[in-house]
Order: sequence, then C-alpha cells, then structure tokens
Amino acid sequence: MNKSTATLKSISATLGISISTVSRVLNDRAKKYRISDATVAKIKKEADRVSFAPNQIASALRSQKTKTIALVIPDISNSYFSSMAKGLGIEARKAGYSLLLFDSLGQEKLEIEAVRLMRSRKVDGFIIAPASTNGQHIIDLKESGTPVVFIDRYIKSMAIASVCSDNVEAAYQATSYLITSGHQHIACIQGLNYLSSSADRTLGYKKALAKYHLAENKSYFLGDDFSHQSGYAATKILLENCPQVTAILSLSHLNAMGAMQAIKEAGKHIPEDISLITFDDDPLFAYLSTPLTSVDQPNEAIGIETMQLLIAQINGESNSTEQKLLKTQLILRDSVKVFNKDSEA
Amino acid sequence: MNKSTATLKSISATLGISISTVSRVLNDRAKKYRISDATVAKIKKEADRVSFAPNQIASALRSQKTKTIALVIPDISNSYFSSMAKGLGIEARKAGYSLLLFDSLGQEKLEIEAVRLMRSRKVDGFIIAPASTNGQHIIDLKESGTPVVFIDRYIKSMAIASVCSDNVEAAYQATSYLITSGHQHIACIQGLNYLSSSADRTLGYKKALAKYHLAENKSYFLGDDFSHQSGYAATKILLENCPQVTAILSLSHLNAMGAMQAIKEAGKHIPEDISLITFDDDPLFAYLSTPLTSVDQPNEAIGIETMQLLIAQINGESNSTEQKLLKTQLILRDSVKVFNKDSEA
DNA sequence: CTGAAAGCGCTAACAC
DNA sequence: GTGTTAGCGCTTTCAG
Repeated sequence: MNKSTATLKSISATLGISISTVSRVLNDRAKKYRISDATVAKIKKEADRVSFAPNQIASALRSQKTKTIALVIPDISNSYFSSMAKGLGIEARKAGYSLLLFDSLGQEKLEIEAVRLMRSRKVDGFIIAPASTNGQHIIDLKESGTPVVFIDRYIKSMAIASVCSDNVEAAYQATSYLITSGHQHIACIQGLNYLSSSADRTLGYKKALAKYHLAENKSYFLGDDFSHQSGYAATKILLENCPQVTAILSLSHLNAMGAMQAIKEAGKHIPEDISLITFDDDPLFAYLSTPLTSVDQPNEAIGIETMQLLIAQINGESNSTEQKLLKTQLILRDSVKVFNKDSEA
Repeated sequence: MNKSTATLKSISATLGISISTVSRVLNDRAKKYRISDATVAKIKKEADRVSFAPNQIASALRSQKTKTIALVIPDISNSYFSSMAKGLGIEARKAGYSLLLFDSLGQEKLEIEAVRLMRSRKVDGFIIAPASTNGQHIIDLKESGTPVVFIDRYIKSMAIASVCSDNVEAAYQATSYLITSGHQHIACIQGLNYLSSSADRTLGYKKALAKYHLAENKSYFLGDDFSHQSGYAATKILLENCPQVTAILSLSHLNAMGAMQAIKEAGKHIPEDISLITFDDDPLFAYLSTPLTSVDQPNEAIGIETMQLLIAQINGESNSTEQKLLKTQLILRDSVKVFNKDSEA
C-alpha cells in the first residue's frame, strides 16, 4: 500500500546527496545556492520517479506557516454564505491557501469552539461571520496577533477589518423606491437585529422614511430572525394588526419566503394587496407567481475581497481596520405596486 | 502580542515537572499513569492560566493523524452541494474532524491539484464528488492507502465506497408519474451524462418508458450540462422540433430554470402546454407561477452518511466498497397536467 | 556548490 | 508516579 512515503531523507539516501541540497532543489532555490545542473537534474528526476510530495505538516511545524485559513460561518447550506465561500475559495487557492470550514450554526458556543480548534490548528488567519456581538474569543484571538477579518457582518466595538454589502444604502434605496412608488405604510421584517447586517438595513429603512418625512411606526418593525418561520409569523401578525400597511421590506430571502406563505394563506396577493421587496436575490425570483423585486448582493465578490484583505494582513502588507462596503443592486421585478402620483393624501 | 505561545515545554519549565507528565495530564491520561492529584491539579491550573492550546501541527506530525478530511466538490455555491457540506460538517465536528474545502469548479485539472495538495497536507481521508470518470489521481490516491468515499456520484470502474441518491429509482418514479398522468411523449433534459448522477437518472427514465411500453425517441434526449444555459438551449430546440412532446423531465434545478425561461419566451405555459418535473427541490418551488413538482434529495443526510462511512474507514472499522443509495421523494405540486384516462390513442 | 546539525512541539517507548 | 529520550519531516543557519 502506502507507496508515497517519499521524503527528503529517502531521496537523499537513494541519491547519496544531502537532505539540505535536496530540499533546496525541490523548493526551487537551486539557483540561489548555485547547485550544479547535474545535481538538480538528478534530484528532480528521482523526486518525480517516487512522486515526492512534501509533507506540509512538517513544513508547517518548522516554518510556523500552515498556509491555511479558517472560515467560520453560520450556515454553509444557505446560498447567501455558500456564494461567499465560493469567492473565498477561489481567491485562497490562487494564493496557495486552503480553507478550513467550520459551520457555527449561528451559535456563539460553537463559534468559540471553532476559534479554539482553529487556533490549535495554527491557521494563518481567520474569516468570521460572527454569530454574536460580544465575542471575547474574537478579541483574544485578535490580540494574540492572528489576522482576522469579518465577512458580511462587523462588530462596532472591535477594531477589526470587515467587508460587507452596503446595507444601509441598499435598504435606503429599496425603501425609497417603495415610497416614491406611493407607499406610505411600509413594514420592515427584520432578521437578527443585533447583527450589523440586519441593524444596518433597518437603519437604511429609517433613513429613507426620514428623507421623505414619513413617521416611524413601532408596530411596523417585526421579526427577530433571518428564518422562514420568523418571516411567516411576523407577516401573519402584520396582516392582522396593520391593514393600512401596503408594503413590506424583508431583510432576508428566508423572511420573504415566510412572508409569501403568510400572504398566500391570508388570501391576499402580491402586489395588489401588498407589495414586497426582499434582500438576497435568487434567480428563481424571476419565475415566481409574482416576480420578486429584490436587493442583489455581490456575495462572491465579497468573498474575493475579504480573502485579499486577509492575505494582505497575513503578509504584513496591511493591518487596516477598514470597513469595506460593496455596492448592491436593486433588481426591479413585479412585486411592487406603483400608485398614481395623486393616489394618496 | 502573541500571548498564546504556551507549550508543553514552557509549562513543564515553569512548573519544574517533566514534559511527559504534563502531556499525560493534559491528554487525560493522568489516571492511567497514576499521577498524583496534586501534580494533576498544579498542571491543569497552570495550563489554564496560560490558556494552553496543544499545537495540532506538532501532534499531527508525530502521530501521523491530522484529524482533517478533504472535501472536494464541484461547486460549493450550488445549494445542492452546500447542503451536503452542511451534513458533512456537522458529522465531522462530532467526531473531532475538520473539513478542508476545495472547490474543483467541476474541472478535472483542479481536482487533480486538489488531491495532490490535500495529500501533501496529510488529510486522514477524502470525500470527493468526482468531476470526471477516468481519474487516475483517484486510483493512485486509493492505492496509497488513503480512505476515500465518493459523494453524489460514483465511478463504476473503481472499487470505492459511495453514497448517493437513488437516482435510478427517483427518475423511474418521476417518469412513471408523468406517464400515468397521461403523457406519452416525454423529453429528458440531461446533465453531464458521463457522471453517474445524470446517467442513472436517464436510466430510470428509460426504465419507466420500458415498463409502460413506450418507445425511446432519440430526439427526446437533450442537454449535456447541469447548467441553466444548457437547460435553456435544450428546451428551445425541443419546443421547435418536437411539438408532440407534452412533458419534460429535467435532471437538475438549473436545467429546470433554463427550461422555464425557454417555455416562457415561447409564450407557452406550464402545465397547460407542457408539463415539467425536475430534480433538486427548492422551497421556492412552491411559490413559482406554477408550483413545480420535483424530486427532493436528502442531501444533508447524504452528507452525514458519507462522513460516517469515511470515519469508519479511517478507524479501520470498515473497508467496504458499498454503494449506498438514499431514498428520494417526489414532491407533487402543480406543474404536471393530468389527462383524462381516455384522452390519448 | 554542498553538507551537518539544530530544532519546530509533540508522543510514546523505555527507563527507574 | 515521574522522567529521559528519540524521533515525526522539514527548514535553515552555519561551516566549509
């Protein structure tokens, strides 16, 4: 079995050449050490013959570099995060890094475990979509000198770089569009509002209201989770208690699905009875019974930028604490009713 | 900075206790070596104080076990694979393994690179959704003694365990449903047909035809990729050339989306003009303009089973070459037109 | 141009 | 009960 246990030592032995020389050649440092062409050729040939693959574990132990990055996210099965993972993976590979994936299930407890474990594994850096907002484990991690960058969410109180969608602006745009379409009573179905992603979207919503001199209404804020279930429950309550509401801004695709279910069950229709815009575009939205207007976020690009930032930090080329915001796009479909200019008092 | 450089050695030094004793205590082998309670307490306290975290790299080098598993899949951003990754991750964590993620983009060339890289990283086992069917790199890998299990797809010529949906049965069921609903001219939009997943689905389709004494028609087989684009192109051709076709079996959700687009553009409607069933359920299917009947595959469960199988192999508790098939579910919605019993000659 | 040797942090066989 | 020692496979001074 185990054919491939070729090591520097074994090659060195069969060739009668020292380990260091073999190492140098196989690490492309032959020129630098002016090793003779003959020796180089011999070593390369033998390495090839036994299909030598350097033991990265040994290398990592010695060099204190694992070329590995920890990715800690709350739900890899959510297309929202998996598309970020895609960008992250592509960029990591280009730079010779591998990704250690850890799904925190959105639980701080598991996130703590992840950080502990990955630190033990001596990863060169962390990319985290934090599950909570008061993570001492992240502060400790950062203080230990390990590069960290947040993805999708940031924690205000921490001086840690992040890259996210421009959520404030995105929600501002979406809400403004609703308002200029003639809606005056707009509900906001929120996600986990202690997370910056949800909070910033709520902020953008409020900004738009203010801009157009519309009053905030406490009972128009509903929901406390990005889930289908939460969106469903929120919308049910909304439809019962606030008949004057003509539009909903949903802060996640899962929330929107719940909303659609509740609207359907109430025998109402989008957009005739109620308009809907949601965050997190999905190509399928174009084929819904009412094609859904949505905020498309550049998740793969977020992944790419995040990885570049982290790698720059690992290389000591940057230690910025910058919060990078990427532009989103409002994709207009048919789920928003447009009132005549003169339709409302 | 780097506070956490506590090692066995450093603890041993500050306590004046030998490294091995420290190691034994910190690996919960105190009892076994009958180390005095006092010593145990002292060591644990100090380890805690300096928040000792064992260097897994050193441990791996020494023990030849990395507690790491390579996951090589063609597209992590595809919900189909990311939901498998979810199950894989959950099960891996339970068993103390971490996942090294590599996205092959469906390219054999990158898959080869992945295998090389992960072997260098000395992972304890591989989970692969192979991109092609003649992978010498996989044969070499297996022969080197590294546990491997295929996920979602298998390669017939290789004696390697696999866990997949029961694609033959799933397609057989779906096609049978179409036939018993009165359809006689059913097209099959295929994915990458050299992969077992697509090929087996095609097989199930054919089995159903045979069962009901319907002839196969070469021009009813279209498509050669799991993509939106391929589904779109295939359906366009179909609608032009085969007006007698009343139903389509689509072998992936992306294909189905392409089909929907083509059908829409042709001014036709589902299911009045053409019926559609697709593989890969999506919760959004319930909210489409025509709720889409689909084959739901237990992807997360596939992930879980795959990981269990691999870990059993790593532990030497199994070296089966079993092909595990998991049951799928046909989810009936409204995209299939049901003809009257007497509607066709 | 090439080699010897130390050591990364840990485990485990072998002492006593 | 506890300590000593020899590596795992590699990188990297330091010698020559």
